[in-house]
Amino acid sequence: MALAVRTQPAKRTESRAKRRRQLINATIRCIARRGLSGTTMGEVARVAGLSQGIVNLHFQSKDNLLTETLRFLSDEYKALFERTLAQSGPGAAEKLLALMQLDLKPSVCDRQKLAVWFAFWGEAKSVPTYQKICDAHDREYDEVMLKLCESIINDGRYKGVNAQQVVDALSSMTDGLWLAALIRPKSWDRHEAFDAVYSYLGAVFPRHYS
Amino acid sequence: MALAVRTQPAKRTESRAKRRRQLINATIRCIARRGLSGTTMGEVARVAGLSQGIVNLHFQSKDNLLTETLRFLSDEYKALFERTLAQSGPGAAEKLLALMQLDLKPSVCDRQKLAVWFAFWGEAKSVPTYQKICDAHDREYDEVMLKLCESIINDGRYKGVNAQQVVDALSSMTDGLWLAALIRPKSWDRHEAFDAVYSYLGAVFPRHYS
DNA sequence: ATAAAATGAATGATCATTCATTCATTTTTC
DNA sequence: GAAAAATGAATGAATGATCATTCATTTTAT
Repeated sequence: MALAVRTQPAKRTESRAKRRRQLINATIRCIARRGLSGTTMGEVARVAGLSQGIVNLHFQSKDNLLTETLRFLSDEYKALFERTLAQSGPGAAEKLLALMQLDLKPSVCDRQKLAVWFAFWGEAKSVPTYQKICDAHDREYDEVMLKLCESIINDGRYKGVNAQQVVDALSSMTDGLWLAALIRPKSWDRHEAFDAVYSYLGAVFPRHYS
Repeated sequence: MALAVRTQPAKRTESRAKRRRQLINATIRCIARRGLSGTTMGEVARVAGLSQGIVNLHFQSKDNLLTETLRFLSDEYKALFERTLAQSGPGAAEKLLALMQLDLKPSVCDRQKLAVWFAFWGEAKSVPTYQKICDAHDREYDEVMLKLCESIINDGRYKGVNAQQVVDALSSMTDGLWLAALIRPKSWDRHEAFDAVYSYLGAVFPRHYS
């Protein structure tokens, strides 16, 4: 990932939306590289190839830039999530599996992207806005997962299987696998991670996953 | 959690070890409250009820203070882990369960403490020292878990159960449950978290957990 | 008296924000 | 169509606040 590589002179002015997007992308890159502590407005500007003033022009403050960056991440994920649901097979089991696969997909479970997620989670307790955005994000995700699990339980007549528990276990597992990918990149393996998730699905819903 | 409440005048001088410990505790409190970005040497000194200079005297630099703080957390957890192993029943299944319970125990799975763990994880990619400490920590934990799982698999003659997979699933699950406790404190429930873990154990090792 | 712990102000660096100025584009006037 | 005026994007230096580190001095323990 080369920072601030510019192969040709950029247009000096650009639409507001494009500029904001450019600055958010630069922010993501800076956070991924330097963490939240090391992310400065100066560095965001440098990575974006723009001036420091324009960051403030578009986002008013550093706090707002970071908040908007987190919102962007959340919205981006949401779009992927919805597309995954729309494009997967019609059954609840297929959709659930597709969502698990989404979380471990190279473009989502990418170490740069994970570093950014964890950077915001790391500040969630001290910055209530981040916590709210993350909470809302999780909640949406979980509701869909819950419906899918309930559907599978009904379909497969699984007794003693609690849908909420399965959702808690699955979503925790993927978050934890993300952490492992971040902390232990050398020993982490995408397929093994998927196998761990799949083996859970197989254990809980043997008639749907085996 | 009252910061810097002093009910009586502290001794002006104190042993080196006690001072360092005091400063590390103050650091943990600051990180829990303000995050890593908001943790300053000035605030650590204030919370410890000491001068700014003494923080540098004992730790040389902010970076070193934070690194030592992470090491302290890791060592503290390790001591608890070993004590839990020593005090649990003799069987692998009992020990594994005890370790799962340790992770969800109020004194360990405490939102202040979690905030600090996540703060360091959030900077793991940008601060290689943090990553190394966390990686080593995880590795030790996982080795013990692996042996316990292998033992249970042998004892219960579980076919098609892969010990490494179970370890990956369990440790990810607890990390993810920690994240949920941090992001969603209002809806998070310790017993439900444990139930999710226990149901996984029951699904994978039905002859040992039910 | 000496050595070590501890203080807290000074220091220089860094940072987020501001703002005077420049630049590019659009609109208006002729 | 061309030139001038208006508008808004963009620049980057200035500014004041904040911060980590340093160090001269004070305090404490032996």
